[in-house]
Amino acid sequence: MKLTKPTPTLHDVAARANVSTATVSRCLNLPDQVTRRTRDKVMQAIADLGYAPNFGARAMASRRTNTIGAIIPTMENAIFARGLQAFQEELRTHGFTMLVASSSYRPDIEQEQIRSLVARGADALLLIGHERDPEIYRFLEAQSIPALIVWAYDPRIARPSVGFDNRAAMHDLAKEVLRRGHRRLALISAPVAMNDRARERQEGIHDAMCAAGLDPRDLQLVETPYAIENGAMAFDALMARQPRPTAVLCGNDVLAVGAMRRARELGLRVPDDVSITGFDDIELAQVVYPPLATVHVPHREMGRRAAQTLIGMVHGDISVVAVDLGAELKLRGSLGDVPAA
Amino acid sequence: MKLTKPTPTLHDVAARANVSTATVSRCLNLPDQVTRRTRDKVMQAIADLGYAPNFGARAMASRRTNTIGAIIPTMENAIFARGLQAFQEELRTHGFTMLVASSSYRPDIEQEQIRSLVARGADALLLIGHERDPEIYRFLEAQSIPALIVWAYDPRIARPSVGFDNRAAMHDLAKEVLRRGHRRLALISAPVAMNDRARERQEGIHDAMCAAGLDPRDLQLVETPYAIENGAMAFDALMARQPRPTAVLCGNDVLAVGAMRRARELGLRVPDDVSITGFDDIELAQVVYPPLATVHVPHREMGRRAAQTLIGMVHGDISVVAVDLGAELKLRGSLGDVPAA
DNA sequence: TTGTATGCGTTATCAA
DNA sequence: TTGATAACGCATACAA
Repeated sequence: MKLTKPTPTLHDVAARANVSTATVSRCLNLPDQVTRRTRDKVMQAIADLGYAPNFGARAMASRRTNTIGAIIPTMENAIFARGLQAFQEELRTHGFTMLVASSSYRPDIEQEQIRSLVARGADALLLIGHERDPEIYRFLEAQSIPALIVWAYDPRIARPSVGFDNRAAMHDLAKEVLRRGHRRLALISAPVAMNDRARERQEGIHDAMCAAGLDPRDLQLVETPYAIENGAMAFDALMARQPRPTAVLCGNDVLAVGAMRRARELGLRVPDDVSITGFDDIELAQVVYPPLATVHVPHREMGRRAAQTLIGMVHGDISVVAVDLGAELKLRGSLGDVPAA
Repeated sequence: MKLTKPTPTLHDVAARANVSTATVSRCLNLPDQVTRRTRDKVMQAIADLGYAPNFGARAMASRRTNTIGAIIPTMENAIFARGLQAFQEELRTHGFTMLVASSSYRPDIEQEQIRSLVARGADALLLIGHERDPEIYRFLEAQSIPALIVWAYDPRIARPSVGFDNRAAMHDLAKEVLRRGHRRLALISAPVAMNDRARERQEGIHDAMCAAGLDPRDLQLVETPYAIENGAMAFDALMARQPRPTAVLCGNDVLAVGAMRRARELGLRVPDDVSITGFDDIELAQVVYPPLATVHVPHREMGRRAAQTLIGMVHGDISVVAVDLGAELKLRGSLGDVPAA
């Protein structure tokens, strides 16, 4: 039978160092308000006991946590990884800690995670995209937890955000595809329900088609969750249709890479037989051959700016609005001219 | 000037519902010990106020959190993503929550995060690999926080773990490479300092070389952090050496994919001119062409088992030891016979 | 079934 | 410079 040795508390440290708990607390938080001698004694006791302050108690007493929560749709692929890394680094330099959770693209789980992070004392939240149950925004309002939206830019929405215009970016890409002579376009998209980024990207293509005198309803569409294998299967489905699209635009690089793999397996040459494009410009885009034409998202810049903005908001900055970082076309080998009929 | 509206507490809810705080607490934790009528009243008040229980206070009062922390070396690539996903899912089904942190492969940051997660009330910890400052293990011991190691199997180490034998797996792969006639081997490895997985993989190659009558010192070695670009640069360096290796083994798939990209850029055919292998079998491995020969790591199984084991440990199960899940060779197109001289 | 009262580990105010 | 002590928000043993 094992006696569970209780984890040491401030009180234990104080006892061992023959000082009051207040002094121990000061050693940790305001070290120069305490004598060198006492401090050494206390630090030694802390080391001996392997003491670590209880975060919950500290948060409760001091009423802040210096913690910012981030909820991303997925960790399974690298889409959000780079931006999150930059976010965390910037946070660290300002003495803040990041708490991450992933929602698997499920609104119900995201809501649960938001509540969980708030309950854990997050001083503020980073969220992807605007669209979610209004009740969540009311909740955050009621808790007075500042929230910042990234990966989207929509000046019509009066909510702090740092991102880029998904619709405009995809519009630019589609325009280039059309300029290359393609007329039969297809889109492999993430499910658009509760995903404003996916929907806006789709609308961007519609815009370009309209501008070129095409009927947006002729866009061949497959919706499927972000995963390489799904991209492959969707590509299969599209290639089985008549007439075959000559350009397959994808909602992100992960789907596009799946499409490219399947193209190779089907014996189709990219871009000679069919062009394929992505969105995001993650590392994957340059690992495949030919390299993937895509839209470059300013991952790191977005992460850094988000951290700075959020810290400002925690400190009461109320002047925050929507910031557009822009996204830039990366034209690479996977996009070519329309094949001769 | 903005009046900061205080976030609602149990007390506020109780007041609004005309009940005691104890009743509100019961509604949340033991719903069937309370009348339907009272419960409705309370729930309404909770909804009206947007109340969320304070995690820290709850943890302090109840002395448990149902939270398990996980610290992974990186989120930048997908190496740990799949396993972590499975880990989280399994945890969820048992009512536990996961807290993730990433250490950027830096021992000092990992240590900081271990303390941070413990301070946040993690009931237990998931860690990658055995090797770290012994002081950390003493700290966890002092705090009586159970820790489980994954991604490694070493029966000589008396510490709970769920993993596989990195050395044996890499040995098997190297043996196959040698069987194919290769004699000039190279290894692109992650830095082995404080990384037992990387070191064991390297030793696995040594083992195979010795068994084949080769001198392990002839293994051409480049150490570089896990990143696609680094794999490419390391490959460059290796191809510049005389004599050139005919097989480049890589410490993981990320490095291998970088090497493959550079091979193509150098005009080298894989595997006709040079063979390349990876380790981990992440999705990336089948996105490149030719598909990457690698070692399949049981990501999901490891994640699931880790969750179950850790929950057992939280509940006081003391019988946990080292579990070997095995890892399996995936021979694919990037590995071929040695080119004719 | 509901309410009262106490303690959880820390910070911060106020005295000493 | 240090020490008592009152919050902080919640769970729970006990009383009603």
